Amino acid sequence: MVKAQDTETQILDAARRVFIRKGLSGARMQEIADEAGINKALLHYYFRSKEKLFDVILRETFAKIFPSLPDLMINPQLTFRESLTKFVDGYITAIQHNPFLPAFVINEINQNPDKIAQVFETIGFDGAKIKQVQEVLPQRLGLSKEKTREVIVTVISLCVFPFVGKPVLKTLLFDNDDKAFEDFLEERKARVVEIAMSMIQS
Amino acid sequence: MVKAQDTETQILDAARRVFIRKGLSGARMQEIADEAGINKALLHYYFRSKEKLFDVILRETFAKIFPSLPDLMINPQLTFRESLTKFVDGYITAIQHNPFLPAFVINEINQNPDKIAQVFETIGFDGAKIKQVQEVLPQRLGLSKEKTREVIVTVISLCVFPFVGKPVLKTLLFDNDDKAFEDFLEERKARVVEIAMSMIQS
DNA sequence: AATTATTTTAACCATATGGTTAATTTACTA
DNA sequence: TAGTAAATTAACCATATGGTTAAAATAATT
Repeated sequence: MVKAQDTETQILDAARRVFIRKGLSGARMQEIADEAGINKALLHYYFRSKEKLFDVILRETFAKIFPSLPDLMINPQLTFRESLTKFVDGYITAIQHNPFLPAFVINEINQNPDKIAQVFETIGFDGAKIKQVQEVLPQRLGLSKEKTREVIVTVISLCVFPFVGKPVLKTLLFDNDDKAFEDFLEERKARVVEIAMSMIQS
Repeated sequence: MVKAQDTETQILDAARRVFIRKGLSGARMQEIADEAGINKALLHYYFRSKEKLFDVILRETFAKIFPSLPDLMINPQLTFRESLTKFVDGYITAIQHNPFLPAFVINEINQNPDKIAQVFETIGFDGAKIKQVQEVLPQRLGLSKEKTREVIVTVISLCVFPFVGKPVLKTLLFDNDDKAFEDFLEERKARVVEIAMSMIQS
């Protein structure tokens, strides 16, 4: 029979897929068990409850998604344009490989905003680091704190929204042509950088 | 006792609140009944099933959210800048009054993309109208079909994302200060127009 | 090999949940 | 006002669901 380590990984892989596809309330422990190829009771043996298992996935997801922003943005080795290009490119590419992540995060975080604090702390994204970014970034951009926020919100909006709005956008603007939409996302990488840079110069 | 019309309205009001707050899978018929102040069986008396009731709310929500875009954008009485200003302002204001709508729509539509077609048809948002917008708008902007799409996606992204990303943005950039975030959204209205206009000129 | 600890499962359990039904109440009508 | 139709409810029902338990299978230890 399979080793423990493998079983745990199997469970996490299955849980990740199911939770991200269906969300916390939509996911079923039985479905996770089936997809992991194990008995439902084993889920509870490894992770005490649905909530506990979900929390593991949520933290893991946050850890994958969020740290890239500050780590990149305040790297003094690069010009800001280089940082931005790298971030936008890496971010959109990452989501392309995991297109359901944004909708998942948006939904669960709006459903339970109080979880943000603990989840952020778990991934080492504490008050200190947040403050650091809030201070270093305006300096790099030569902009006020307020203007800097506008740039950040703009960049993130432009990177993330197309994915969560995909079904609607595809219908309205792309005649449901998947290929056309993928091409659009690819071109967007450069476009987003331009839009953000133009905000900085003006 | 209350009149039938009122009961139906009571149910729809409650269903709207609960579904938009919790989503389809998170909502409970009992909760809707409680919030409407009636017996659970009455829900099934008026709307045969949870899905049916949900569909009514989803269509209604789409009808409220989507038609504004084409109706405004192709109005020949206004300059494009005026159309845009009116749209962005109206849109953000509308969401401010209903801040959970975007996350709700995003989640349900990603959960069940095949519903888009029927829902769009229900609200008179058919292929013809979509085609009309796709043709008229590029002319108004003097841009290619592709560039026009970029402008539209940008505008919608910038209007909608701050609301669905609010919990995270507030934590990362606004020190969880609600007032600061509301002020930001207010200023954004003008800002979004500027960003979009600058895309058109260049 | 015998014993002990760990992993896995089958069978349950309690409760939640969407939905139904038959009876009761209210509104309408002749 | 009696009688009929519509609205409303209390009590159920079947199933889904998260979770538990005791036994079986496997692995580790002596």
